[in-house]
Amino acid sequence: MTVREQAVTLRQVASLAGVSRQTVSNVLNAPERVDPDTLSKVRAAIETLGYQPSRTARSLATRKAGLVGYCLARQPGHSLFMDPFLHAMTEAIEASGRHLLVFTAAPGVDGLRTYADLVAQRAVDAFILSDTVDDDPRHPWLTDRRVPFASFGRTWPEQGDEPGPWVDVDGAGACAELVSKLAAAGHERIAFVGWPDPVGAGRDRERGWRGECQRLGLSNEDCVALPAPAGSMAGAALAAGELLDGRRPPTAILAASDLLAVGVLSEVHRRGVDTWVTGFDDSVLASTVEGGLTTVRQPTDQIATTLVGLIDEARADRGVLLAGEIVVRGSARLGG
Amino acid sequence: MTVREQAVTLRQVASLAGVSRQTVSNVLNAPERVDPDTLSKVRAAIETLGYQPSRTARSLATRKAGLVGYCLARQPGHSLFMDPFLHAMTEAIEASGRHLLVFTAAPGVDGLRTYADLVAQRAVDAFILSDTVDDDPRHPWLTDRRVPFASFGRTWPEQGDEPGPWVDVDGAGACAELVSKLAAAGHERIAFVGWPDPVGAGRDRERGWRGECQRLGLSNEDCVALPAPAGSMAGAALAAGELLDGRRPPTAILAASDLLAVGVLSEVHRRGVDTWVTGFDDSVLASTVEGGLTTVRQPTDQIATTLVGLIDEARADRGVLLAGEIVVRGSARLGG
DNA sequence: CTGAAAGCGCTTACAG
DNA sequence: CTGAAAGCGCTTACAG
Repeated sequence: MTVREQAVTLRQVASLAGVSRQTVSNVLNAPERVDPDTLSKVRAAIETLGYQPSRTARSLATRKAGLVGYCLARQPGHSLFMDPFLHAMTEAIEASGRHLLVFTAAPGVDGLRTYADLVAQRAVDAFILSDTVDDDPRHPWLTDRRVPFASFGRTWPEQGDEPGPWVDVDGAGACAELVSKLAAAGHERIAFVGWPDPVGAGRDRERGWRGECQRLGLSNEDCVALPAPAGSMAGAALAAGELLDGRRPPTAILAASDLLAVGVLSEVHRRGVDTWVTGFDDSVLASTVEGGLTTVRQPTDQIATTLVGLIDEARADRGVLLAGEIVVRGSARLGG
Repeated sequence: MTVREQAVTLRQVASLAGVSRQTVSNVLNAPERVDPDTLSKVRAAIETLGYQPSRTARSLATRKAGLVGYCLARQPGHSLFMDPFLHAMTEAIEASGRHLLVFTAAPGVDGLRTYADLVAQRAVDAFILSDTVDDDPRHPWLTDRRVPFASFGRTWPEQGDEPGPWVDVDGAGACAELVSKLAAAGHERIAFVGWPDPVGAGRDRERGWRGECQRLGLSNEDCVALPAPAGSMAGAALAAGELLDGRRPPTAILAASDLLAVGVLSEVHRRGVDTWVTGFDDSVLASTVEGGLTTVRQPTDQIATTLVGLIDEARADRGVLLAGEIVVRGSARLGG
């Protein structure tokens, strides 16, 4: 184990400045109630020594870890959106004077054990939740124990309200808007390729698509939804093939994610048809694809800062729905 | 601020078990030197109370934060590989009884400030470094201050040895192997598409490609390297176009990353030629691309556990070079 | 405005 | 094998 030089402590600052340790602490935590002269004297000492209070000592005294926990989900491909989100989340937490502690946990109820340990050890003050699932067990568990948290994504409970504060992007709204613009561009047969057994967000997006198709009076036969087997790109290509083989092939296909959209697009390219395709997330894939993928950007920074704000509020019943932003590229040349 | 129920402390365990607090501490930290009867008595108390020691209190006493710092780089697309790496890293750190604290920092020398703060506040015991650049300032800075760290990636110093322990994947070796297999499959004109102003890893990969081409006696004119403008997919497609427009177009193209490979591949598809293409990283993109992308998998878990091991060792002069694994898919049907 | 006292919840030698 | 003492480096009321 490497030897580290002794760190500077409050005691040394006090002795250098010729004041008590308590006064140094006041300079740090309540400068308004210390004499201006003392203040500058102490601050000079802090400066020369390069003093910074020990996080752990402070934590022990204040009973706040200064850390927020965030569980990394293991979902390949999925990282496409979550990595930028994590970055934004980290910055937002830092802006609040805390740091983010990341951890891994088993999926579902088993994973609660990890949350319980973190709470029991007082390793974190709160949690940020993402990758929420329907009736996610974490939310009520944390609420019951009065552990502060904020969720990115709703849990779509069978009954009752969302258990705890949440932020989400209005997937239904964004997909409805896509349909509306597609229709304005002359499309009448608009299909949807989603996940098999769609989770909350997937269902929400599909709901928005279907709702707008109906509102516009498009025929049900012309607006069909198909799941992409395995939720994979290849699966999406298969689904697209099936749609295009139909008697009334769609002229536009909404995909529930960029990854699925790329699968759909590859099938469209293969056939050389002019079907318009849209994705969701504005991940690297969207700019990666030949011609570019029209997609929905999630306001990452805004999501992150809103989440951090919700953590610190007493009210556990707040939910914030943010709008997604349609980003137009080559795969669907949507107008204003 | 939400009210949290009072956590269980060592004191309560001691009183329930009818022993001193010190003995409870011994049960936790040196069970071998406590009487078996006392042991089970105390353990029973721990069990009933669901006691877990406070991380901060323990940290203060042991002078170890129990946290390892890791800086999230902001590089779009790049997340393709780094997200799985972060997950593996988190698990490896957890296996060692610590947690990962993630943070953001300005690039280059300015970012050192953030490292300095974390050290001054004793918020972390060590750092894991990634996204290393040539002559990365962080490594010597940490070494000088005797802050333990381990680096994923070399810093390729102008002179002297690597400053501090590192783990890296042998990019040169993997690319040489690709060339060798390509040649065995009959290819004689093997080009390379890399980054403009390649960083250490990019140069390393290119070096491996060139070395093997020369070793096999392939003509220099047939083995040309071209940078992808902007390091983008579109840039890679341009570079591929230029290569294919040459008088002696390559029959195989190595790309320095999956992202570049996808760009190359799109151009190859567009022209309908049968040029073989390989990537690097085995990211989601590799399975995303039509037909699949032949690429090099980095042994993520092994990298992570090796890094954690290096953190805890006193010797600062160790380096570990791991082999990449060639994953064959449709874009280059390489044999055994 | 400033300092002496107590305490946050542990661990680390050190007596017994 | 077990416990009393001291200490980790802060903050929080509370006197003065």
